Amino acid sequence: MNLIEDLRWRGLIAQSTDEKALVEALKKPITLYIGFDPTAPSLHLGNLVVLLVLRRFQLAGHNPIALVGGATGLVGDPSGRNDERTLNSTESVEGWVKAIRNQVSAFLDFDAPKNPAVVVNNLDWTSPLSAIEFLRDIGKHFSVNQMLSKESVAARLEAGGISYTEFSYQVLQSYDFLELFRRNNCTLQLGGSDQWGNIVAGLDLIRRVESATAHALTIPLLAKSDGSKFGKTAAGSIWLDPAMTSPYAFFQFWLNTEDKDVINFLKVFSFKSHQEISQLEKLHSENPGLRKVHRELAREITTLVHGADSTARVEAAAKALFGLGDLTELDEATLASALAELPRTTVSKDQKIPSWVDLLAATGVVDSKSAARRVIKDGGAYLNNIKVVSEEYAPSKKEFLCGKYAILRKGKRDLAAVELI
RNA sequence: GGCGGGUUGCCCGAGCGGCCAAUGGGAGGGGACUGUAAAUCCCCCGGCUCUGCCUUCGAAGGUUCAAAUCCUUCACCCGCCA
Repeated sequence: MNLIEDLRWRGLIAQSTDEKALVEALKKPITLYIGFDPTAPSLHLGNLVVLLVLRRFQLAGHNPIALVGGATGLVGDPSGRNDERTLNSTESVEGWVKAIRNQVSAFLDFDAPKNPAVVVNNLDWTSPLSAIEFLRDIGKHFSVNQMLSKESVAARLEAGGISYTEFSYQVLQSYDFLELFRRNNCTLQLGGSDQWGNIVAGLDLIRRVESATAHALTIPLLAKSDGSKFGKTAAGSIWLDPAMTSPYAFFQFWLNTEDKDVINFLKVFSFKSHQEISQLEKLHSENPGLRKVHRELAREITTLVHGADSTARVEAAAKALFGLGDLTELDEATLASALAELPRTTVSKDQKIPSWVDLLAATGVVDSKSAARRVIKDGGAYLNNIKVVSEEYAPSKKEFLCGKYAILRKGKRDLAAVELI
């Protein structure tokens, strides 16, 4: 099974240029790239899907380039948006470039003897360019008519407008592809399916300027089986940065995958072989309640993103906290490390212990004191696994496990810790 | 440039002087059932020093005992005419 067939089996192909030509080209190592614009301090799971496809290409012997859009990030991609972006400050974009460069690097192999990965920043070749050069050398190759017909632009014209800045985005991205073609002989660009228009614009530019053919491959935007957006929770996106989404929350996210999605996600995110996956699929259909596959998925992806140590800690924490056993039986070391993974708040020993409402709000398991009251009233607030229905209740020091920890729970699985210090 | 319609809570969308923190749906939260699933059913869903108070209905002013609802100006959107 060749790479393209594998990707198709995993549901990772949305659209491509002439597939026969692409398959033919892939028989020899080629150079390919994916761009990530710094629009936040971290990548999220949607980015991870695409990034892992780049990794699959590297594993198959191709030369991966990860482009961080220090330039394009300053401009803003109109794709998939129906309103104008607010420009981010150059300082924040600069900071995000650094962060994302680091993140991306963790998923690629820079020491591969034959096909080491490369990370580039498009600011390197766009910033020296003068406006006149840009207009004469690049802009001349673009037809506004075609630019207007691009889905991303057309949608915005329909929805109420687009600035010249965002309108120009596709030209910048095309130029990136051209530049990488020239510098690295890069002949394939990967991207999310919303990038198709931008990528194809790059192909056109390469054809016009270099009389050469390059390829495009897009990856579907991942959705859940019920059609809802993947990778979002009530709290927002799932980020790769452990400071933004804790490894514990990250692991839990995967563990809580719906049955219907679990195999699909395994195909998309894991590097397991087809045999392994079909075995797991069998296991899953025989007894979904065991959630072996969920666990396997959570374990693999958390390890991939946060490392084996982190995963082990987090899994142990979940086991301790969700175990059927009595929380009071946990020894202090286990308890401490489990709670280290949770959102927490501290209370000074010589301070009066705050009321139940205040404690819940302080940890952040609820958004406000009103929300805390609601949850308490609904019977969804637990202290050390015991339901507490009084808003005014102030836990006594005796109730702190091992004399220093209290475990707060909202609903079935939303946990937080209070530490007495 | 002229005329008309619109801008409501996370989203969609009612309300069109007091009974409005504002109908309904979706999303979200809690409970029951389960497997830390799904589906289903029930409840909740602006904030707070919570029998009350405060802030919300594009923005700013104004009328009124009282405005999301009326008036004025501004901004943006959508139609029709130039």
